[in-house]
Amino acid sequence: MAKETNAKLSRREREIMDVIYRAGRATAAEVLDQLADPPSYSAVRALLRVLEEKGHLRHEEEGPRYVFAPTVPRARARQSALRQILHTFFDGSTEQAVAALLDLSSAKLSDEELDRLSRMIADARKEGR
Amino acid sequence: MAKETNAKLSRREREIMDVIYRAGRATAAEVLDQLADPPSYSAVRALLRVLEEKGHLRHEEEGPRYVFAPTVPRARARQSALRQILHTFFDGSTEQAVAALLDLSSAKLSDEELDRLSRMIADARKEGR
DNA sequence: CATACGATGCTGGTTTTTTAGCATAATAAT
DNA sequence: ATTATTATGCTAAAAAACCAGCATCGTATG
Repeated sequence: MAKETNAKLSRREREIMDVIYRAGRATAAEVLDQLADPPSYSAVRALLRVLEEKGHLRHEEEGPRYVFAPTVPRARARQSALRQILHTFFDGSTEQAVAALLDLSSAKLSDEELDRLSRMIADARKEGR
Repeated sequence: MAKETNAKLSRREREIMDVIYRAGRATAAEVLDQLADPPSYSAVRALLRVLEEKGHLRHEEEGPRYVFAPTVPRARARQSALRQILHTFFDGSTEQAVAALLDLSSAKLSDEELDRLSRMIADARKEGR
């Protein structure tokens, strides 16, 4: 059986996990710094401890301070996140989801990126066979 | 200024909003039915009331019962959700996100869907000019 | 009519979350 | 060496979330 990562996160805990996923790894001070609506430094540390107890974070001691990192790899966490959104907002339809993504940012996509996307789709097709 | 939808949702509140976004609209009983780890019927109703107070839901009276629906349209809510994920897990890169989506479900995509996706990308390209 | 059913309104209490404060250890600087 | 700085460990308590129960009202059914 896989290692337990008690999945139920409170709001603050979720916020903190998001910060750490963005940063890759972070100290308590860095987390505090990235929080939009920051509580006290102590509060952040308390939550980091809780998240570690729950199995979502681990820490390494780096000189005098703790650097926290997710136990669940980013790639895995984002798969879960995508699946969740797919289910809640897109009726499970990847096509709709991709459409929404393109719509969200079509202006910002370079021709090179669009080319690469085309190629990805072509490859997906080959694999399907 | 836009209407206030106090954004801070607790875990249960988030769960309930997800259920309602999936369903489009739902009664208290239906929400209860869809919850994985269901509390009492009363608890669900209490939360629905809170969500309405916070401005995330509105209700219509349908005969004797209330039918709840999101105040923020699904299309808008899912944009926010995508943006959030994009920022947290993909460093804002649409390309990476699409890649992950395809990877997640390439097996399940029909050729027709892949064709439509190709066309979407081609269209995005034209618009860009 | 009356009574069973299924809905809502409301209220109080328990549990969880969130928070700050204080004591202590290590590091760096004067 | 002393002192300032910046960590962590721990604890208690305020705040928020969560939940269940009871009263009430309307509708339908016998």
